[in-house]
Amino acid sequence: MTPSGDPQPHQSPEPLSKQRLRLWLRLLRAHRSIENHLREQLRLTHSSTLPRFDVLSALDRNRDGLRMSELSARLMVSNGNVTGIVDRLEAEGLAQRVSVDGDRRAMRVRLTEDGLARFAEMAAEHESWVDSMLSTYTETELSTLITLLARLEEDET
Amino acid sequence: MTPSGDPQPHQSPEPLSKQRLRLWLRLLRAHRSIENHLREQLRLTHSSTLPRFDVLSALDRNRDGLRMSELSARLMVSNGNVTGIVDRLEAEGLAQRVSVDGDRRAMRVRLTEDGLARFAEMAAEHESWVDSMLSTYTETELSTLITLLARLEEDET
DNA sequence: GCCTGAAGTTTTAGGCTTGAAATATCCGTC
DNA sequence: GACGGATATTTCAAGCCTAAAACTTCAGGC
Repeated sequence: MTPSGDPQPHQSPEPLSKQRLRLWLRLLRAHRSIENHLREQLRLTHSSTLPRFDVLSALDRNRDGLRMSELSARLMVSNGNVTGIVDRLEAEGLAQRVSVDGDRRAMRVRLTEDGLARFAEMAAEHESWVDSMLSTYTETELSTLITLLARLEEDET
Repeated sequence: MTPSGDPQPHQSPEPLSKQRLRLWLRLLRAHRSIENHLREQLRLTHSSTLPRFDVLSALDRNRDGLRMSELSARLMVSNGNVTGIVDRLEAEGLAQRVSVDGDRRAMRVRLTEDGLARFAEMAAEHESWVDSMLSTYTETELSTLITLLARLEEDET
């Protein structure tokens, strides 16, 4: 597999870019594997979806509500996307839109009482699913991974 | 933030499960950030999409073709999903379905000449985009991340 | 007050994705 | 060689997602 007769033995036989590509593929597969499992659990035990859970989670961390645009920025998805998910959460009675005084363009989205309770149930199970899927790592390894992955966000322009 | 007056100082003040949850969130954000950027580049420079690229990539690594079900397993997506993407790739002339002799249920998907050439162009740029997005890591850090993330796949039941 | 560009949100068209149902074929058993 | 369960793929309905266009409102400059 490795090209034979490397003329410069002090250099890695494999360029860094290949290694970076490999990391991206690993990241992709790790993400997909975990996400698929969480999606299934959420569907089976709560008849819900990951995007809805993500929105509820953001709202739970911001009890006084978030604007639509803040929501889409936090979740790193498009504005139009959030519109649809919040529509469904409102239809389910888990979230509500309230107008922002001083700016009639904007909307603040908040959890309802039901949404708060419902999310608490889901979040507890969600945490245990993640817990068991990532149980292979020691505390040190977790720290390493978190620190290294965090660097990707710092670098953002 | 940390609960004050920890009665058992030998224990970590934060349960491992919280740390695991944090890792999952980091992974999620890292993935989304990279994916969003790749999607944009692919759209702007090749008028294509990530799912199509992923299928082409799998086919490029398997020149004699893959069955629909092998394709969906490799990409970790549903069967029905692959059907639609391959439909579009066929319409674009980049892939083709050929029948498998000995089994009239199955289909083998292959790259066309055009698909092969087209993918080669895309792949070169794709690699350079990934290269620059992951340039923050040293060779050692890359190895660490790859090794640790690979463990998630080994553990799969 | 009125214009003009910017900001917040929704709408739209098209593609991606899933889970479940439908189709077609295979294969072992009788 | 007919039956019946398993396998490979497609179809379907519903939801997710994006980029771009459309709408509404805001904020300054005149």
